Amino acid sequence: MKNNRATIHDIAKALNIDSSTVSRALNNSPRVSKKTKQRILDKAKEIGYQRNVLASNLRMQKSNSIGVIVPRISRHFFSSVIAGIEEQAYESGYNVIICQSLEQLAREQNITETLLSNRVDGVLISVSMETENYEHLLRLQKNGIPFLFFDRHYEIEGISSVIIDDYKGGFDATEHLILKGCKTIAHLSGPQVLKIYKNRLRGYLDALKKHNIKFKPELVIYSRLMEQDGADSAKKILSLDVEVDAIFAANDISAIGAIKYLKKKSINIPKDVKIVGFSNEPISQVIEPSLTTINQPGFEMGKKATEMLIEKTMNKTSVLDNETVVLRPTLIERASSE
Amino acid sequence: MKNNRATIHDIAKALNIDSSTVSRALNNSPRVSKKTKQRILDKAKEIGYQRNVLASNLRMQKSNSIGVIVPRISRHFFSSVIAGIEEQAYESGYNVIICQSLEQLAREQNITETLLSNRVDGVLISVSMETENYEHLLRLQKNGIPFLFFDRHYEIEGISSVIIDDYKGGFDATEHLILKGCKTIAHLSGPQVLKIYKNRLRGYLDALKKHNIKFKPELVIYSRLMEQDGADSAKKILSLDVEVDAIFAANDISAIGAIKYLKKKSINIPKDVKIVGFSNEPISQVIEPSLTTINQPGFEMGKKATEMLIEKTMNKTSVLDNETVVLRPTLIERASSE
DNA sequence: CTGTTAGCGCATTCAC
DNA sequence: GTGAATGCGCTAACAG
Repeated sequence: MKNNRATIHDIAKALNIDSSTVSRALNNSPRVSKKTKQRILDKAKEIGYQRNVLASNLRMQKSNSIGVIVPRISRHFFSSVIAGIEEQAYESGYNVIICQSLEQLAREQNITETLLSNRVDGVLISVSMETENYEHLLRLQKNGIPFLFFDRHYEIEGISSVIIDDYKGGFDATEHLILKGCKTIAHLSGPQVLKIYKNRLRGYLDALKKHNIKFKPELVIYSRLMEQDGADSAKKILSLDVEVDAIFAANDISAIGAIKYLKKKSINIPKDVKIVGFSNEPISQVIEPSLTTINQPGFEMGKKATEMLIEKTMNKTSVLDNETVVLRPTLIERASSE
Repeated sequence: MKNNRATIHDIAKALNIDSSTVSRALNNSPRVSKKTKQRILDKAKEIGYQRNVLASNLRMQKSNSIGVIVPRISRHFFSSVIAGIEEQAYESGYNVIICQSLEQLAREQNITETLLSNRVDGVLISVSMETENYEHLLRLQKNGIPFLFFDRHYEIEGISSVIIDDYKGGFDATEHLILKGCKTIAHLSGPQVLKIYKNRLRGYLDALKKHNIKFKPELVIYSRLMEQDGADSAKKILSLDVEVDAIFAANDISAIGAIKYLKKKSINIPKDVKIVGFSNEPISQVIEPSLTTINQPGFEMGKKATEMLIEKTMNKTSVLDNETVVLRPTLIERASSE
């Protein structure tokens, strides 16, 4: 099939004017008379003209799209963030290219190159659990492509982030359990290279300290927080000498794994063990009617991050800022079903 | 910041050869000697060359990307499909542009135009609930852009689809409830313009017929199947003269809405009312340990659809096929917690 | 095997 | 206000 789509030349020829005038008119330049502008617009509609964004992009040296790198799309938190990103980008006329690292550093590096080649105007990223160095991200910076972290971030000079107040979330979750009367609270934590897990752990520790509960290192179990890890951690917890009466899980997936395991062992949740997980809607709402969760505002995060990125893209002057926006998680307590 | 990225001309100049040779080498053409190819590759790496995909795209008249239109990314079913799409596209070197219709026809039309302007090589779409005509989709076809339905589809001559066997799902769900001893089974259905809801309803009806249960029209409640609709439907069900002992919900969100409402009314699930919903992991796994669900293979659907689309894009000859791939849903019964 | 030439479609500078 | 000319960076005939 031939590519016979109309170009600005076609409409110029039909009107006996130059294509440059057509181009100007289509871009609503003030330097075209109202009359010709109207003629051009009419003709364009008549012959079904459509701007060739590819050509425009080449000429403008920008793709009018932003790249998004997330560990995994099907994680509800990330898909919520993406929904927010898409919403904001759509309003500003940007396309969004979504990529998944699948928690693999190699893939993340690969994706970064692809996005570079595609001349995206900016990148939003939540790093993989494997990501321990960020040279590939600095390559973006070197090429003048602004990027922004959301959720899982590093502190890099000159790079902004939109994050959740993880410390507060960890603190609130733990204190909530303490106020419920729990004494021995285990914590499922993630790779400590990621600030989010470090901060949630800090919150946990400080809440214990505030309430004069002695910290027992064996109660903190580190893993990659996949569902199986949650189950494994629950198993490990059961094998401890001390009797654990609550768990604070640093994400929802591991909480689910733990819950399933405990249920299989006929351990009553939340009667015997209370659980709080970082999570967001709708899983957390229904997983356990009585399950308290630390809700992460994913959609808002996506919108905010995109807004900041686009502003940066437009307004290249302020590239070297270092703004960290902290969104507040909320503790959501469900009606107990006991 | 200037755009000083290296081009093929830069590396041609440095090596005193022509840029076309460089282009060929970079595309691994067999018509370049091994030696020069190596020299070029080395030089390219040395000066940090990166193909300008924008220029390449313009020249090739294709964007090397496929557009995806879904009602809403944050719905787990769709994010699973997208994960599958992304996976397959990534392997084939395609980019994926994700767009959400948010169940609005106007937005869907708008998106279609954008994708057209972006010269995507193909489109995968699951239509919105509002979509009653598909002229905008035919525009794709007219412009030689192949598209493919997944899940929510229409039957259009020459257009392929990848769908779930909804009839079977509806039948299995209903029969399952009947075999559990339920006599009065309500059904939450969606807009009948969508085949998927029609087919699920047909399955429901046929299962009733097979087991000699008289169909009561008032037991089928039509809505847009949002969470609130589920709650409203549950309320309506409770107000009926007949006593309903089971619900078959045509999607998971409405099932959740119904469950929440019933719980608030202290109605025991699944003891008093049994519920089966079309759904997929992980919500369905945990929402009610005893809840049976009709599992939809989202990831596989995404992979399959993308595979078919890409094949179509490559192999333009067979554009006018009309292949419908039907994936089988599985009924997943959880251990009862009664 | 390599060079020459000629665009892809658009936006912009410079004339007038 | 409009036209002419130029090039973004790459690829693909066509020669040799």
